[in-house]
Amino acid sequence: MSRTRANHVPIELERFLPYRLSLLSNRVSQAIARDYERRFDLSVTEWRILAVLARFDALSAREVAERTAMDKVAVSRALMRLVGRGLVSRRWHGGDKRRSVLRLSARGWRVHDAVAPLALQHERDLLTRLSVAERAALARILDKLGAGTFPPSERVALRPRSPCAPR
Amino acid sequence: MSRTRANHVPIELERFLPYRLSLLSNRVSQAIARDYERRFDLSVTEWRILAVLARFDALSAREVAERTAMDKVAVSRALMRLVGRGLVSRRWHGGDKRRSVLRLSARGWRVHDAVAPLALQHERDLLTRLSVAERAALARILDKLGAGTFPPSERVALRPRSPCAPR
DNA sequence: TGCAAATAGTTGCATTTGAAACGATTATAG
DNA sequence: CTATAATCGTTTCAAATGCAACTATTTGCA
Repeated sequence: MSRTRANHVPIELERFLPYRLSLLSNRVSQAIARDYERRFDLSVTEWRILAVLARFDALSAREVAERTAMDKVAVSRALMRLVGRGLVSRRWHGGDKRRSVLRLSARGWRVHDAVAPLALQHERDLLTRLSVAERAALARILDKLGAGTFPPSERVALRPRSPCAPR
Repeated sequence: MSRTRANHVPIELERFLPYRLSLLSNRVSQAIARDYERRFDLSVTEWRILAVLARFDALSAREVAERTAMDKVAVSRALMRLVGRGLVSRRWHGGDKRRSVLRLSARGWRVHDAVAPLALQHERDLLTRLSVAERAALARILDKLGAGTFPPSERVALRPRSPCAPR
């Protein structure tokens, strides 16, 4: 009602969880990304695709989008670059000509193997600021906050698999 | 070396902290943003500016950018809309004609007072998934991970203030 | 004082991003 | 079997974003 600030309850942005998460996430991601963007000419999107293809072989573009929680358009465009640079090989599924079958090429593996330790080191650097108990708490908290809102399909098949090769 | 996947150690993206933070942050922010974007035609950037002006009166555009950790260009453009819609009043500092003096207008306060409870409710919904101990741990963890990388100027003056009015 | 450097805010431009639409293919209902 | 709907990946186009350049003003130093 009143125009004087005393009568309002302003949000304390710096304590507001969504805001803090956003800050932390951006800062952490960018710190790591700067490294491999310069040294390997990889965007965050592209690196995530490499990472998920290193873990799960022969995914389709849609599956990559699901597992990385990225837009299918972003995935399509990133794949165009990755395939063009020869880091990812793309075939088409014999039984369903709509689906692509994506794999890391030898060059893709080399880039992955160079970037992965770098990314993991960054993560370790972060986590060393926390006590062992806090690290465990963080993992549990992320589980609790992360599960439930995520697309249910994501929960079903998180194991590596060797799907039928394109015939 | 080898081309077979057995000889590599793929990153487990779904356990990788920067990735998980990114997912969680995006999901949380978007969930809240959808609400007030539709109902009040406010972008995240614009809402953050309203929030920080509700908390700290008569900031300059640069100070808003600092406190929201956003780009000064983004702030400038968001302010153009907010001032245009009459949610924020902009004067110029008497002693320094470069600086703007930004305040929430009566309309701006009304929008803030409508959005703030909505945002806080979303935060509460999130936090109810956690135990009391976990909530405390999360706050501590965010403090530890957040401090240190942040611009040091940010640490000095986080208390509300009543700066000298434009003369 | 006078002039170079610094600061506040805006604008221009090129890149990135996302939503809807699209063509091609496959699944499903009748 | 046919037609309708659903799926996969790409394209298109408009909006958001970020960087550098720019104007106007102020600061600092010789």
